[in-house]
Amino acid sequence: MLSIQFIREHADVVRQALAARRTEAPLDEVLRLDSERRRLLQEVESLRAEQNAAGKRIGAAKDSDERKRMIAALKDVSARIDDLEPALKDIDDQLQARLMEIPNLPDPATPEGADETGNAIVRQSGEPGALDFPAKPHWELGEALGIIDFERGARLAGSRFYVLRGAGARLERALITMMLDLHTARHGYTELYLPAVVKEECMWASGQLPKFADNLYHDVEDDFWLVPTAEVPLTNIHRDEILEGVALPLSYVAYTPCFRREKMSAGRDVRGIKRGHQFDKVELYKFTRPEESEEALQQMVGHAEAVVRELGLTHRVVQICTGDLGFNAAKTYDLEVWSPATGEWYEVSSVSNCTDFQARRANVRFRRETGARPEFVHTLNGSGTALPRVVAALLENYQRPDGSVELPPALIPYMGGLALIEPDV
RNA sequence: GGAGGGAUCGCAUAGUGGUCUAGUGCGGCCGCCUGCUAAGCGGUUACCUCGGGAAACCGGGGUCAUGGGUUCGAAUCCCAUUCCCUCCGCCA
Repeated sequence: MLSIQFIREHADVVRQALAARRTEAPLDEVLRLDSERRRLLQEVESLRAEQNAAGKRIGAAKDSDERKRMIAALKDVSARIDDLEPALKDIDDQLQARLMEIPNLPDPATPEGADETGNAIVRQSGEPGALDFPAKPHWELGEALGIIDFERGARLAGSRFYVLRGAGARLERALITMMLDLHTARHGYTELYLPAVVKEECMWASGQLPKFADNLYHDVEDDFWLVPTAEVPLTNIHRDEILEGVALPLSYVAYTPCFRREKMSAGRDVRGIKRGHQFDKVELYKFTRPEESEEALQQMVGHAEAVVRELGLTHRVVQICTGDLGFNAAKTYDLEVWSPATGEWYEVSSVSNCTDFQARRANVRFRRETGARPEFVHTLNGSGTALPRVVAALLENYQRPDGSVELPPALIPYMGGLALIEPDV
C-alpha cells in the first residue's frame, strides 16, 4: 500500500504513475476520505482531551456533590464522542479499503507501455532455433516415456492436474534440490520450510487480497488460504517486526507447492504442464534497506538466470513495462526459456522489487542504528525457478529423435546417475 | 474434541475501576566518578497518529494480545476471537 501522506502531498505524481499502469484507482475518493477523516479525527480528539482532563479532576475530587455535578456535566461530552466515533471508524475503514486497492507506483526506470507488447528484451543467452528433427511437445514426450500421466491426474483432481511417475517424479525432486543447493551454497540464501496455507491477513499483507481473490483457494471451515506462491508466507515472516539494520539484507529461499485457481486463464494453456492448479516453485526473497533494493533486484535476476544456465537452456531476460506490471511491483524482470517444440518462450521466473509497498502492508520495518526511527524495508521476490515450465523445456530441448531425453550434466548427480530418460517398459 | 491456566514498555515482573503521564529489576544507551573487577553514582529507554514548526522540538489523541461491551472514566469488570502452556482423548 502507498503512504497516505505521500498521496496527500504528491497527488499528481501518484495520478500520473497510476495512469501509466493503465489502472483505475480510486484516488479522488481516497483524497476526499482522507480530509474528511482528519476533520472528524480532530473533533473527536479534542473532545477526548476534554474528557480526559475532566476525568482527572473527578478522580481527585472528594466531595460527593461536587463529584456528581462534574460527572453529570461530562455525560454530554461522552455522548458527543459516542456520536462521532462510529462515523470516524466508518470513514477510516473506507479509506483503508480504498488504499488497499491501489497498486504500487512503477519505478521511473520501468518502460512505458500498455501491455506485454511493451516489454523490453534486456539480454539473451543462446539462439532460439529448431532441432535437427521434428520436435515433439513435452506432453507427447512425457506420456510416451511414461513419466507424465494426465489421465490419472484428471481422475484424481480434474483438469489441470497431472501425475509424475518414475524418472518424471525424480526429475521434479532433483530440480528442487538442485535449485535449493545452488541458492544456499552459491548465492547465500537461508533455506526455509513454510506452511502452504496461511491466514487471511497474510493474503492482504502480501497484496493477493483484495484484487486476486478469484485466483485463490480458500478453506472456509478453518479459514485457511492455500498459497499461490511462497512469496505470501515469506512476505509475512517478519510481519510487525522491527528488524536491526545490521541484519539486512535478509535472503530467504523456500520450496513450496503453489495453488492457483486460474479462473482468469480459463481455456489458456490447457495442454501440458505449463499452467496447472498445483505446481512446485523455489522462491527467492529479500528484505533490504531502501537504497539497496535496486542492486538486490539485479542480483536476484542473476540468481534465477544461474539456474537455467546450469541446465543449459536458451534464455532471455525481459523487463516488464508499466501496463504489464503486477500489483505489488515497482520494477519486474521476467526470465524466459526457449521451447523449440512450441516455438514459445516459457516464463520460468518473475523477479520484482516491491519497494516499501508490501512492507507497509505487512508492517516490516528496520532501524538503521539503535535509537533511530524505524523505516520500512524494501521487499523483493523472484522465482528461482518455477518447476513445470523448466521440466517442459528440458524435455523439449533435450529430446532425441527416438523420443528419449538426455539430462544436462548438472542434473545427473541429482538423478542418481541417470543420464538418459527412456521409455519405462 | 474435552478440562484448566495464561498473554502488561527488549527480557523478567508489579498492578483488580480515577494519583497508571503503567512501577521495579535486568539489559541497552549517555554521562560522571574511581589508576581494582562483569564495581559505584546520575540520567535515559517503545510505537502509531493528528496539529504547529525550516528544524531541533512542542502540544493533543491512541496503543497493557485483538475486537466489541459496561461506565463520566477500563491494564483492571463482562463477552467474543487469536495465540501460547498443562492435562485427558485421538492419531501420522
